[in-house]
Amino acid sequence: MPEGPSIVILRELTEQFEGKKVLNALGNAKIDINRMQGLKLISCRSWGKHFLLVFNGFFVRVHFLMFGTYRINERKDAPPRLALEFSNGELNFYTCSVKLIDGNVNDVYDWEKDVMADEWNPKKAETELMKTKTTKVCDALLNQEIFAGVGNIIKNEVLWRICVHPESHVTALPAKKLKEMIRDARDYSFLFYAWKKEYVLKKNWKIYKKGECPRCEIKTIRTWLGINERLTCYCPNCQLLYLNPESKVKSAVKKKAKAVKKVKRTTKTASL
DNA sequence: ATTCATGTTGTGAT
DNA sequence: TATCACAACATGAA
Repeated sequence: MPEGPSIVILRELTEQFEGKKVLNALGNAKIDINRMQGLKLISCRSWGKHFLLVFNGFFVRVHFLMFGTYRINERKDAPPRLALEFSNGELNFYTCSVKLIDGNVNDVYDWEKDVMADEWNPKKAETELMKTKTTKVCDALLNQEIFAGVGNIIKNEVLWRICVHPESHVTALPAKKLKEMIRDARDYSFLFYAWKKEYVLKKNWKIYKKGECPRCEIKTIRTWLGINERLTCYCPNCQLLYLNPESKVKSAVKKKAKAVKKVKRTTKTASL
């Protein structure tokens, strides 16, 4: 459920309730659920992985974390965290994080940071990325303050698509490659979105949880990298490691270890 | 049956 | 004060 594109799909599915009055609101969320009772739902929006129910003067933020789910016009056999009834149907959320936030969504969210938004601003992302020092690309892509909506699958797929090793330093990437990463974070998110809607997302994974690199036809690396040690899958052959000068010594050591393995380098074939 | 993963926040230790 | 590590949340696919 959780990555940005999935939330955009949810937003589309909830358009039917925009402008409708909340006839009943219930659930085990630790917010004042009664506040929504009888109010008109102004709009349903999304920002990154956040799903937003906008009311006059406040909004409710739903975050699905790892296991959150929803049902529209049907119910699960589990207590809803939040359930909203309208004249034309109902919206049910389960095992998610729910927050009620006073104020206007536009004062809280910077739409330019949402990779799926019309307002997405790649220049802003670039500026933020340039400010980093030793940040690895695997962490940068998951940073919601820069790439709101990008999740672990998108991270892995983007890095494979642009042939960048997940432990590369952001600031060691050639300018062109950095721009490519920023562009692909958005481009791939839209592919994810389209595939998800067609129920063919998994089928289209190229590296995430794949045993072999589709380009090099060699065994992939499956490991846990980055600040939060997230599952990271990559090809040790075609995904190049870019390191900051300070780390060049380290890099040489790694290279030597790798040379022993003597991986046959093949030419790039796929052009996605 | 057991393990682990599309994620983030809060808490308490350092 | 800031940073860090880890617990907590809790479902369902493999």
